Amino acid sequence: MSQITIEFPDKSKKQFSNGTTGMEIAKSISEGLAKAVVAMQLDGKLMDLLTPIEKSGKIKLLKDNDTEALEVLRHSTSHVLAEAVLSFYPKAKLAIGPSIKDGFYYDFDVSKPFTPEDLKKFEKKMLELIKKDEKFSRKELTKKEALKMFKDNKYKVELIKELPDKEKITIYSDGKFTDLCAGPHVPSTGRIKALKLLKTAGAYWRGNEKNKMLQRIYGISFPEKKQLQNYLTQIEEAKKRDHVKLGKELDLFSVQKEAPGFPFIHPNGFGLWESLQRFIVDELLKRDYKFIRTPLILNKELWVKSGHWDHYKENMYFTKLDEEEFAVKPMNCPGCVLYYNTKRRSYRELPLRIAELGLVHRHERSGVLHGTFRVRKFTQDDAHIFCTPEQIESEVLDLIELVDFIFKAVGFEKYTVELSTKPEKAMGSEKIWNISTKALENALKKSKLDYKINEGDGAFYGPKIDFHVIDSLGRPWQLSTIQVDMSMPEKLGAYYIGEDDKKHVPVMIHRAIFGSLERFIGILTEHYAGAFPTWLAPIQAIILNVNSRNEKFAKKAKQQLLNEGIRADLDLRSESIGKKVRDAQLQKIPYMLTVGDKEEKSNTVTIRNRNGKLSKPVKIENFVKTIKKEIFSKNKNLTSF
RNA sequence: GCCUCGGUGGCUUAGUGGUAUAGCACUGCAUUGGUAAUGCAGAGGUCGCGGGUUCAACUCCCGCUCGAGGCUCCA
Repeated sequence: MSQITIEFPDKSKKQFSNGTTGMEIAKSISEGLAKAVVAMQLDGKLMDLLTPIEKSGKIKLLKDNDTEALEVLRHSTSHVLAEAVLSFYPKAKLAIGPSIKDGFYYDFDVSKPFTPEDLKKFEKKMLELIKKDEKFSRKELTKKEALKMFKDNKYKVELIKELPDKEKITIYSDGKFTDLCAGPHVPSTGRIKALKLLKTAGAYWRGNEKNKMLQRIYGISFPEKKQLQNYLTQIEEAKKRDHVKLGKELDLFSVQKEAPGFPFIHPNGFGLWESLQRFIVDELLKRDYKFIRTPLILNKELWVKSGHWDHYKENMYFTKLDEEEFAVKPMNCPGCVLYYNTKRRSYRELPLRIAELGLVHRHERSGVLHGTFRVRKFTQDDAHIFCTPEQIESEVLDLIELVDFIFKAVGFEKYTVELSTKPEKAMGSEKIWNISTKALENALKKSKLDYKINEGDGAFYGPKIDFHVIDSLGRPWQLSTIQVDMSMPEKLGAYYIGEDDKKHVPVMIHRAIFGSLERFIGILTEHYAGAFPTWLAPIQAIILNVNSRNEKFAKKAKQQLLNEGIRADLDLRSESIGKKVRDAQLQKIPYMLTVGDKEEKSNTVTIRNRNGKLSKPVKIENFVKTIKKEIFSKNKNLTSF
């Protein structure tokens, strides 16, 4: 028998006979390792420990908590789920059951949807199966054999038929259950120490709405019980921060049945909105942007010329005015180009940076709406930069720095960056796409940021860079985007006169930093769990009077704060001071200023901050001075007076 | 759009084939207080909308509407 050479991560090498398995290798090192190992990587490819190794290579044995090992564990759990479901519903047809980012799922074709009671039964059964610690075994079949074996299951047959004729098809068994599967799997079901079935949902076969809808069960599993506990706690924490819930509790916004998907921003939401808006406007003006306002409704012809009619009309709202067709703008760019075209432009004006806080309307399908995250009307902090192809790189580099600055100011320290390239449904020549993609890449390299490439994920008019912030629970949110567009200016007849006294088409860079103000407010709400830093807080300070004798003084104090531009409120109710503090605390107001007889006499306030820190009486002017400094510096920590 | 689940005063919610429960919020009265809930009283609901079954529907059935989660991760 021939020999193969296996290299370990520490670079040591060892000879084994051809066809040896990962489990045998693990055992050859130690029994302890053999017990802990879940799967392995051979030259970077994930494999289980049962597959014969038929070539030399680098091996990495994966233990419980390696990310890759978790995937294997969860995929194996999906098999256990399938086995449990079949024990109650023998006629259920299995579709697919992969591991996903947070757990796993399995799709079933059953006559009736599963009930919550079903899930409980399945979970109980799964725990029994795990206790049996059944070994997973692997078998190779030819395509013909596989088709015969799964002839009663049209989903598996469809999958098998799509595989190349010569491909080795594998099946995996644990106990009496066998499934078509590429693997890999954990050595035995006992490796799954904790699991939970989370929810059921309808899901189309292969994600295509023309196909039959199957019943999907989502679940999660871990190699340790404690990890499941932590995971469930984190779900609870995320629920508490849900911006729809907090939006109601803090009275930030509402969505009403008269306007599905069109949120109302309430006074508290506006406080937050206005701070963000003022911040972004100030910063852009410093960077030589000019602001414009363009109409919401524009003639259909414009959208035909811009290409939106061809690529986007199913998401647009239309209306007829004086026998002419108009569209409500789903994007700000064509309007911005119309502004650009109002004058003859010289190369000396470029780069020309035009910003608009533009309200756009997009007809999203009813099932995808969610709070202020996914809506039908929203305000983009949009800007379009008209420049020459040579200027793209430096403009994009400036933008990358701007995005970094803004993210850190609002409290997002961590973010990821992605470059998206030409999609299938695209406009413009190959050459144009290459030039613009290259410019984005160069800027990213100069910025020294790590980035990932998403092939085919660009906009229909050009490639783009996307930024995803990571919030306080570690969840990613796509916010900023920088898109190069070498098509639309030409379509809409934009040009500038070059040094050569000839007409040239400018490049247009579309960019947004918050993306949508509505959505951004939602994300910030979840990030801060509603306890915003003072500069963003909807109400920055509330005055609480101790008794009715102090009413006049309290009103005067509130007016003093309002005069200084501080968002102040007043609670004059005939309630105890404890009650007023409690209510202000639940509203997560940064500063509570108590005024009683003592304070009135000395023209002071007693300050309690949201963290419970209580001060000695402080002159109102001193409070104003300090809080204004805190707001101006966008400090994330509250002051203890 | 499709699948599952849901809609009970402003909010959170109990409940049943015989027009409904509580807390918070609101209003009034008393209390004039010192940093996370003062007490008493009152008012407030066509039980999402429309239709059907029934002597009787908030409850059962059908349609609609609004909301939540999922429909992207590939044997």
